[in-house]
Amino acid sequence: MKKEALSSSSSGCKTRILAIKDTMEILTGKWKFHIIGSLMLFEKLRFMELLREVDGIGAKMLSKELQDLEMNHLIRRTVLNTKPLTVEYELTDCGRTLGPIIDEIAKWGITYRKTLYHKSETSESLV
Amino acid sequence: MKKEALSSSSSGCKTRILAIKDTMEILTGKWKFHIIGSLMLFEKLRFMELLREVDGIGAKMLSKELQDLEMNHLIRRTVLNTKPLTVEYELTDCGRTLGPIIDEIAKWGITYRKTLYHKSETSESLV
DNA sequence: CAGGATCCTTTACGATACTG
DNA sequence: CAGTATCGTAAAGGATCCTG
Repeated sequence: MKKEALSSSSSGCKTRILAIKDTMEILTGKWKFHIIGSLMLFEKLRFMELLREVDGIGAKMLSKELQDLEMNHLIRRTVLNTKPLTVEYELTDCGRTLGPIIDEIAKWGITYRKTLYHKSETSESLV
Repeated sequence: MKKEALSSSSSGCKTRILAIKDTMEILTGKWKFHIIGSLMLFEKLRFMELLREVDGIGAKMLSKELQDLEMNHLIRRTVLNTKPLTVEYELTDCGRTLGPIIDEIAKWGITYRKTLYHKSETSESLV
């Protein structure tokens, strides 16, 4: 993968566009927002709990997404010395700063279903 | 792809999580937010302009993403009867309701670079 | 100019099994 | 329980050529 210093901004008005690109590079994939949203709601979750909570995800994907998020300092992974071992995941302070984004996305999702989805209910446009 | 009536909500507190899932299903991929962000800034853009604006995207992907967005009524495609023909893309009213999300994402991206990126500058964590 | 057709490579994602 | 290994499919992404 190429990487050009996380889009070194240029024309100023492009800063905004590049910021969007940066953010989305970190939050890429079907699952990241969903995982973060769950952790925002439940504070701490273990692997199996996340597996149930983030519905549809498989163990491999979850594992990989959690590693991505941890590398970007958005979540913290804590191994508890229990037997058999358990692991807790929680948002870091930085992860919590995603709150406003998650809020807007959730808000829009709710509205979208109400105002727009019925328009294409009979078509396949949302599939 | 399966589809279960766009996650018919259940326990109430899960509405929020499911709304996130719904939204992200419509806005999947690396490019959608980027495209919408560009259209939000420039009002109207032609295919070639988008190709330049959404940096890194190829013609095939752009074409496909634009179709997705149009199917979901987020953008409008207008063919102008010029010669050679030109096409304009712009946000619909519904597309414009994504404004707050885009704003938060852009805002976070700017902050993220300032506060967090330098922490992992020497590692590969963002690659 | 706006894109579709084709071909090919690389990730993303998923199901099943297996280990500390 | 918390994952990794392995295998396989489906999309993403790129290059080149082609058409209205």
